[in-house]
Amino acid sequence: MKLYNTLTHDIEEFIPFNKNEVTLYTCGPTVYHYAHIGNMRNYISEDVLEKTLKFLGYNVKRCMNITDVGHLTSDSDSGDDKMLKGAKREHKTVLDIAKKYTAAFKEDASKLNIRWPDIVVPATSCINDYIEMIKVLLNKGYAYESSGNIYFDISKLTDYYTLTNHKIDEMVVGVREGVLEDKNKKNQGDFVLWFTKSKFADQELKWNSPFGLGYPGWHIECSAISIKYLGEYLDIHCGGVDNIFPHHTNEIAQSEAYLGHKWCKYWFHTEHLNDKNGKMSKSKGEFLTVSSLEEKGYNPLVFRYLCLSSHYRNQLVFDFRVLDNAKMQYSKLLNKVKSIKNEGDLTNTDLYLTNFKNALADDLNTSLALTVLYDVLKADLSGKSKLYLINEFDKVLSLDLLKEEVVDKELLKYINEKIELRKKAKENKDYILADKIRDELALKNIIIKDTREGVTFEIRK
RNA sequence: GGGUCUAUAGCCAAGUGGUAAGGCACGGGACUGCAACUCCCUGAUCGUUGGUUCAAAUCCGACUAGGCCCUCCA
Repeated sequence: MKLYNTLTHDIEEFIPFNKNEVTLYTCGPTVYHYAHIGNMRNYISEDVLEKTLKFLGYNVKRCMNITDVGHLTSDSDSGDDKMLKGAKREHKTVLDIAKKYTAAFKEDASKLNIRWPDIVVPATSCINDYIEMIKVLLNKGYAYESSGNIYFDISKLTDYYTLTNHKIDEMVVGVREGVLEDKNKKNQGDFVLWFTKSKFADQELKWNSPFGLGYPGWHIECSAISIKYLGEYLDIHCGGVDNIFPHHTNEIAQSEAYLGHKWCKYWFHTEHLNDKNGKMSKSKGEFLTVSSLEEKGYNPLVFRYLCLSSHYRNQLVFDFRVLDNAKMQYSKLLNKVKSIKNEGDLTNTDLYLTNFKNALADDLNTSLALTVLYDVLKADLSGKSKLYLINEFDKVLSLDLLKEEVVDKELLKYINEKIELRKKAKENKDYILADKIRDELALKNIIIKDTREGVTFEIRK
């Protein structure tokens, strides 16, 4: 399999440390609010990555953190804590907020057919591990104390900006509005490992440590959790492109300083879902969530289809016209699949299976993988063979292509009665009544289809 | 200012040197009482501009436009 590696800025052949098991780490959500669909695009890409690796025969062990503490809106001891902000907004405790939004995130992921990772770790469950790691960093001379906080000293590294090719003198401090320079740092790029002092005295969650009562910096959690659950050698680390700097840069710094050897081999980053004004964010523009798409009448899998039809390293501009297009495509796709009859013999399907695998193995070319699916639909194959292939493909695509719709018995009875009434009306050439029945059902998202084989219906989501 | 990515038909997009896949929309046709569904037909010389080559969307340079990052972010 070929994968783009942010570390080398190149597409490389994927060779895991251990032949038998691939370790995959995902930067999880900060659970202070609902995830917007831009966030979810990233988790869809990672889901496709995990499922592709499995489809290609790898065993995958995947871990994801849940950030429920210590994620500041600024790293310079001046901003608010995201979790605390969420708690204040809703007049709840930080833990209640974490619980609520973790559950919401899990539900959104499930609606998008994103497999929940094997190991999901709340940041607050590993405080001792951070403390141990920080102790080692202090002992090795990579960290120092200043005005109560523990900082990582980036001047101890020869290649801190390994992911980005940044040069320290050309970096601009405080480009973004509201970022203040922390005067306690030795180097402008140093970052906090442990806070004991901060401007918000009412921080709810604090722990005792050799460095004083406080809480961990944001970056340390991913390093510690990953090493704890996936070991000293990590194959793939995932996240959105915005995490490349500083978060992932800092993770490499900490982890390799702590371990004393190279840590993660491949860095996988998903591009942003933008809107007309640029990057989607929770603070500006329309805050679109999976639920809000549902409220507007879109099946969440339409969004998944949209993501799959583009490449994970391409920015995608979200617009409802774009989503409508995807909705139409997805609906037609399902109709085509539904019309396939399970008959004939299972013939040789290797060609299509190979094409599908090759597309995905080429840095997750999901768009091309979908094309292979369309090739199968048009192919001169038995229905049985087609259904076999579609079932295989859907292990990665996860678009519920073959999911049988369960229709409520009462509803089914009601629909069949209406269909029968309409049939009679048509026989009597009472087209006004026939159309009225059709419109009534349509209002309930039940679409009548007059096919050669008879009348069927589709329940549109 | 520095870094980084992108630019193919109305939209989503494939394509990694040999004369532009696929899907959706639009338009035309078949089917239909009329529709929807389904089926058939129909569209681009690849941001601009130099260069390398027998041959470039594909390689190199310049330019233009846009996104993202430079201590909140997926």
